[in-house]
Amino acid sequence: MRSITHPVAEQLSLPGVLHALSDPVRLAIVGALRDGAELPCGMLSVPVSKSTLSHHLKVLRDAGLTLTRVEGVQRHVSLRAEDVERRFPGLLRSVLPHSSASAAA
Amino acid sequence: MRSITHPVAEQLSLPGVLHALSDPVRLAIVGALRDGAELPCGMLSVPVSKSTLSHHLKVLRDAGLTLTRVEGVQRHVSLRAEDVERRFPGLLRSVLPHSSASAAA
DNA sequence: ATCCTAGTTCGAGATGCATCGAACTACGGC
DNA sequence: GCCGTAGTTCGATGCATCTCGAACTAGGAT
Repeated sequence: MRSITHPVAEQLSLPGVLHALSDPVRLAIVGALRDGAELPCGMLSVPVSKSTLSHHLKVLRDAGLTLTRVEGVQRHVSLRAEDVERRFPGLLRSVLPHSSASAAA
Repeated sequence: MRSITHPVAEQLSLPGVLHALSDPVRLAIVGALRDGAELPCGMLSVPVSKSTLSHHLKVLRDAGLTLTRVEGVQRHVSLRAEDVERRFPGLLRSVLPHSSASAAA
């Protein structure tokens, strides 16, 4: 297993972030992580196989939207709400309407 | 040439809109249309061929982001800022930061 | 050591997308 | 009618993406 890498906030590109958010599965994942929730991959209830979920989480991570933290045998995923808000103010809020999007944190 | 159709505001899907916005060329087009500008296709200075531009405009139109109005021999394109704002409040503003995005119109 | 659980990586298949040039349509002017 | 301009549609090409199952890795429990 290769080490997990995250782009720095300044590297986030708007097309990249929008593309990452343009898939229903990934949008559901981001929705499950609103309000600062941190969940292990397995707690994300999306209707895809384990390998597909792993792929989507990599896309979100590479786009700079999520942070993956290793804890024992599992990986905890959370939204990089602050970084995204700093780069693209208001974006998370507009994409996750029924939530504070933790953007003010 | 088939007749030009536009989806009604209620049909706009968030993944669809985000996907339409996730291409740099289309993002540039939307940027050129901010603040209520209405331009003929040819006035959009993007570095792609005519057929590719036509394709991108169709993607934006089908996603519900733009309105195409026929006037003589040319097609005038404009942002459906009000409709998008009603469906996804704040989205245009966050994607077109250096502009009012005409969303309050 | 053995096993289980959690998740990643590796092909592979099917689909979608961006791009182009060429052919086409439609309107306006001469 | 004839031509030019504006834009669309039609393949075709090459690349990206979504999806899966199978094989793999790594940590924890027994």
